[in-house]
Amino acid sequence: MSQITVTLPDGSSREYDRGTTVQQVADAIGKRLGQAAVAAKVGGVWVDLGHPLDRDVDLAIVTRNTDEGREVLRHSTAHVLAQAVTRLFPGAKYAIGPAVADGFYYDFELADRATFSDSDLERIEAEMSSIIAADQAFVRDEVDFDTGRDVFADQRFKVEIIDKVRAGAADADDAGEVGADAAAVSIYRNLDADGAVCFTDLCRGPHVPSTARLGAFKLMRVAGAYWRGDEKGPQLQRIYGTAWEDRKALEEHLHRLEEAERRDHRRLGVELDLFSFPDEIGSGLAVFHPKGGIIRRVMEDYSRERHEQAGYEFVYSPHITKQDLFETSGHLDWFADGMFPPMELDGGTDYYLKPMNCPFHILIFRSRTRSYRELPLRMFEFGSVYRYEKSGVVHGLTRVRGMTQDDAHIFTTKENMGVELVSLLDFVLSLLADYGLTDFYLELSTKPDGKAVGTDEEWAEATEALREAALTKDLTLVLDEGGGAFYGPKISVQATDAIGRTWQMSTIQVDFQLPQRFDLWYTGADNERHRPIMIHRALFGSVERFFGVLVEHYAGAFPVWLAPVQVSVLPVADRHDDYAYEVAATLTRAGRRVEVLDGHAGALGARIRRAKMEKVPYVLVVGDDDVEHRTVGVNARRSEQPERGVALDEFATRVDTESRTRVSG
RNA sequence: GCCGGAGUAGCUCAGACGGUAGAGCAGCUCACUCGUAAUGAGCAGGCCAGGGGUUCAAGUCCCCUCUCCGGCUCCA
Repeated sequence: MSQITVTLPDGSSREYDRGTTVQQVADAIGKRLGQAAVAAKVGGVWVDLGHPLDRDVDLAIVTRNTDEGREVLRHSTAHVLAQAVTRLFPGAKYAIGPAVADGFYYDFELADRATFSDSDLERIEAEMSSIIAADQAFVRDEVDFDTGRDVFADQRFKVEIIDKVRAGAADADDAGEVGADAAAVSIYRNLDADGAVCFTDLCRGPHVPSTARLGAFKLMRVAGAYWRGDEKGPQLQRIYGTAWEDRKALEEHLHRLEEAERRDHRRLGVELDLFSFPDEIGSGLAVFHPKGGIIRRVMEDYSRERHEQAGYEFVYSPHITKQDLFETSGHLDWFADGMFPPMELDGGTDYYLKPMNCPFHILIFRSRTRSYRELPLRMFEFGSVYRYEKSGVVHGLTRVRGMTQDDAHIFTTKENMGVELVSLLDFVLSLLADYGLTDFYLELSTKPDGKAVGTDEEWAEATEALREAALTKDLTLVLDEGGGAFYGPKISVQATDAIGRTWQMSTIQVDFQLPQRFDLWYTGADNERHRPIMIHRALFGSVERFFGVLVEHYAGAFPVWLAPVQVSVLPVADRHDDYAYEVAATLTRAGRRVEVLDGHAGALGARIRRAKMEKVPYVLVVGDDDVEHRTVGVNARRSEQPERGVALDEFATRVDTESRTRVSG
């Protein structure tokens, strides 16, 4: 028998008999590797562990405790889920079941339009456990299209996928199931100990060799989902689960979820008394309470300051306007679904709540003739807009029906557009960093399919200008095909928060359309009329969303400059009250936000606890020694150990510096 | 908008079978005067989301609406 050479990722190579399987190689390298293996890559191509090696190859064995290994575990666990559901729910059709971040899901259509309820999850989990205990083998096979159709004769979704692949119309989802370039479809069967087929799925693989090799899993929730994501298509029942290499990793994941829940801005909003959504007002419409109001005001004040320095001029516009304005702008043609219905006034004139600020700023531009000398003209407004979001999408402060955008429109010459975009991106990233967000990537959204105004050439030019600006930054740029607004492409800045979630923050859009629709022009140096272009941009996106993101990013523990209460002063006993109020007055004069918690709020320990729970950055305890020496005891939020005997002046200076430099955390 | 779940005191939650609502924390009062994460006692607090129905009787059962939660679709 001839030998083949297997080269491993570390560059070492080994000789094996031709026909040796990947599993055998793994076992030969080490017993533990053999057990930890879930799949492998041969020359970069995924294979199962049972794959025989018939020539010299580069081999990477994928183990269960890596991202790729977990993906295999999750995908294989999804198959077990589907098998369990088909066992428990006769007639169930299974659609697709991929691995996703941290887990997997599988979509089903149940007989008689039945639905899953939460209590079904336990039964299904138990069934899955018994399947795993039965140690079923995963066995790959390739069949031609007609055979595939026969195999899945009673599975309409699988048949649809096969037909689509055959017609060469497979999209990414289908490719995940069968491999887009396959002349045949690949299927996986689960076989029990007797070799009987328990379950068959259309699937590209790879999979673990048998269910015994799966790790720890948990079904998380049931949800509705549309077949192929089409809201006009059939609605399927989706089950989400999570799966990990072992029980410990699963527990850690569940713990992380609890952590995320603890910093949920909706929860902290109540606990810290920042904002609320009274039912009496309506869904998606927030009120900010005094403490949230302080944070918001400080956020906005600093933004104004920075905008002023960056050459923006401040404008104001009303919340409602006559219909004609949004007809000219195109909003009623393209954005009507997102607008509140009109109110009829003045004997038949329809007025609309504004969903965007741009037409108003345009009218300001057009209020008189403009010279090239005025450009770029940057108009800024904290503009409140109202959008009729569908009832199911409203979500805390991050998706609301009434919001305030830190909106600006830059009117500039086409020639200057590139320069302006680059400096704008610098401005955006620098401002976000001051609020504590420093981890970004960029997304470029292009012309939406069918829902856009303007020619392809104009779109291409605008898109290219954005791309070029984006490329000057040392950041990842991802493409969002068809994700632009109806009037132009956009770059959005996606920020990653303290626990790794990404949020869409700033958007920058180039617009050739609205200047045309409103017939904007300026007089050039050549004394001719020229069309300006517009850049729409919002840095926070919406103040509400940005607020919500910051709450979660800081887990409610705002840095000093944003904290609603920066310092709590706690007199040890009644006889220290006068001094405590004097300390508070001194700090207040120095610009601090201070509260005094005296004996009415309970014993000293209880008051400290209370201030800590409210995440106040500095708790000052003052007693006899402090009165005598004009000092304070400093219990900083970030430190374990309180300091005693700090001079009041010194403390005031320290906090003032921290506040002015906007130290994060 | 669609699928699933839920709405009881400011917050977190109890309330088998239908018999008319309870706790902890927060709040208020009093006592305590305390040196770094919960002093004690007392008081007050609810149209059980809203509306309709079944019933002698509804927080509990049925229907509708609203709101929230988890997803899908959409999006700042």
